[in-house]
Amino acid sequence: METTIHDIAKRLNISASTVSRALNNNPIISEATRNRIKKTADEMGYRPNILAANFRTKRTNTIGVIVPLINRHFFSSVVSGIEDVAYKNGFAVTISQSNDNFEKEDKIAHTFFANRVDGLIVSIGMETTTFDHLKLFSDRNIPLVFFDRVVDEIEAHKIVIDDFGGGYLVTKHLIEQGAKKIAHIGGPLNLKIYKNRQEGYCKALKESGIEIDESLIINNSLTRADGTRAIQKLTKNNDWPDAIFCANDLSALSVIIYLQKNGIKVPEDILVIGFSNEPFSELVTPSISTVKQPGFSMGKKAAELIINQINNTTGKPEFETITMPSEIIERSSSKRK
Amino acid sequence: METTIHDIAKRLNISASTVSRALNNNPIISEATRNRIKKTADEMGYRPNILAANFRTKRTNTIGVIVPLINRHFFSSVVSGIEDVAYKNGFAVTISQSNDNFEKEDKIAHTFFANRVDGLIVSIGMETTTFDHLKLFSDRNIPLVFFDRVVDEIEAHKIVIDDFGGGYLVTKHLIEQGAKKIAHIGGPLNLKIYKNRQEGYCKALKESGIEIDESLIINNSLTRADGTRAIQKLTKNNDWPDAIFCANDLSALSVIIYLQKNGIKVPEDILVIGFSNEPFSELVTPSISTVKQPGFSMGKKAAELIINQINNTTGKPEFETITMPSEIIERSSSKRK
DNA sequence: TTGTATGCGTTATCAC
DNA sequence: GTGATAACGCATACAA
Repeated sequence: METTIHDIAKRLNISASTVSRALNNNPIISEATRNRIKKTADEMGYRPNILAANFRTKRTNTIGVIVPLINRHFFSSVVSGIEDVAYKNGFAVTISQSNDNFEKEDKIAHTFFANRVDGLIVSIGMETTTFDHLKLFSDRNIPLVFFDRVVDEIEAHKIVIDDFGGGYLVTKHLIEQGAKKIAHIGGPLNLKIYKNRQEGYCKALKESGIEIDESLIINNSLTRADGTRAIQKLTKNNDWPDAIFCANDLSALSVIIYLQKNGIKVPEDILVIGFSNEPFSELVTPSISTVKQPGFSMGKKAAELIINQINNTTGKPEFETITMPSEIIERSSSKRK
Repeated sequence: METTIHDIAKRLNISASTVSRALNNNPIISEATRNRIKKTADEMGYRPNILAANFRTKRTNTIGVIVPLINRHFFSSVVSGIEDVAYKNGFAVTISQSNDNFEKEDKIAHTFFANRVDGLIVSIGMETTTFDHLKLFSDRNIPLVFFDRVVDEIEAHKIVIDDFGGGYLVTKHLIEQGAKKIAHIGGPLNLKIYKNRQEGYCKALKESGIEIDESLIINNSLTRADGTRAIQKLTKNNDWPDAIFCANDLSALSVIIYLQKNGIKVPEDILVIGFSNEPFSELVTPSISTVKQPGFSMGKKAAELIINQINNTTGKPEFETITMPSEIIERSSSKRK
């Protein structure tokens, strides 16, 4: 049998409410009695029944996090940043991965909602084009923060990186290296990050007077298989591009592997650049140029925003969209020797 | 205001208990009334208050998972396996990472305990040498399943791979490739997995009549920096090993990078082999030979075991230790041409 | 500063 | 099959 505040109260001949207040450090209780109570609580091995407290207060001190893949360096960095801030502020964090699958994302969101998380931090999956499962939260003013893959249709705090700037810089860099015919393997355009990266690419081309060639742009889900299919398509008619900007590192890798297998040298024959700075991009040969995203900082910021929102229930917050700088990392795969 | 079972009851002029039973598919309720109740529950937008139900039943339908690092391919595979089975069985999964930090692990365990997870699946951190935070669970018969990094001192289901066999096979393989002076960079020996890998290494050496040279064995935390330090130490006195068995892929990688920087060729001059089959091990040059661990299956099995335990409260279960086969993957880094 | 009384929404025990 | 009632452990409005 677990000891309750009533047991402690009985032992000390005081009321349960005093015990409750003392244990919650309510300043209205005198220090003397508070200490007395805490001491006997300790002695009796008291452990608060959080389930009861949560039920009573309708709060869980829990932040839900939905990410597409826990296994991607960028996302796990964000998660670490969130955890860092959350734990310091007395919040637990519960993480689930959608696997870029809409059904799973929907299910997780409903589970989190049913379990009354105090707030939700989310980066949506590639298949996500409807948002009822997220409006569940915003409609009831449950704090909601988006990062990276955000949703325009919902008002909330949003934390993104400068994808447009990243795409622009990367393409500019390829042009500076002498590339004239630059292909782009992009992600699904329902996700704004990929749209922005692509628009940055287009802007850089236009600025340099290079016409945009739609046949050089392929949008897919950026898996390894997708990357291979894309490069096959791009090189089909022997009208080869001289550089490829891939919207993530994984497809950049698969492109490089495919090219190498077919006797084409990177970067000598074709320049390649990725996005996100996955750890492997530094390790492979050639090392892959890419764009660095400040995942850990984004996570910290996301947690700060949501905790503020949870604690300040007074009035609607002014939602802000925070854009973090992205930074190009020039490695071997994009540099003419 | 959320609608409750009482609201539904009032609307239908029946009792709340009937509503409760109907919504929980209690077979004692006639199908007619059940349907009637479910229909109006739908109409009224009823959402069960899980917090109240959890409080009442002392169950949360939640499984806690503690892993050292969410970011390691092996661990995230296990997590995916756990989620797969858990969701299918109506359990939510809440994941936290210890970062191989004891304090954090301790805190997470206490948080999970306080939040009354129905069961805990855990792989302990490198610093973990005391287990009170886990006995919290076993002492109160809260289902507990260890995987990979298990704890001998606590009786529970355990799922491991054949680390001994892996270490043995790997070393054997190096010997077959002609290695005579084989170093070992191992993990902390308080973790049985590393002890077993090391013992497999020793067994293979002995079998081949090679004497064990303590100066060729270095134990550390297997980070990238540790790997570099270890190889520096091993090559200090110009008395070089001709092969190195690293207890994980990351230290194998840092060893290879260090050697390459110093003009020593892998595998021509020194053979290197890792452990765990991290994705990058296939991608780097030379590709790293390693040992494959069936993470996803382990996760599924762990979830199955814990769910069985949660549902069968009758009597103490017979705890089993399941050993999954490990499989050597021969790539370039360990093969004499 | 402390005590009393009440209720959160559900499930479980009993009675009918 | 269904209903009345109590209880889970805590936090809080109100009274003292």
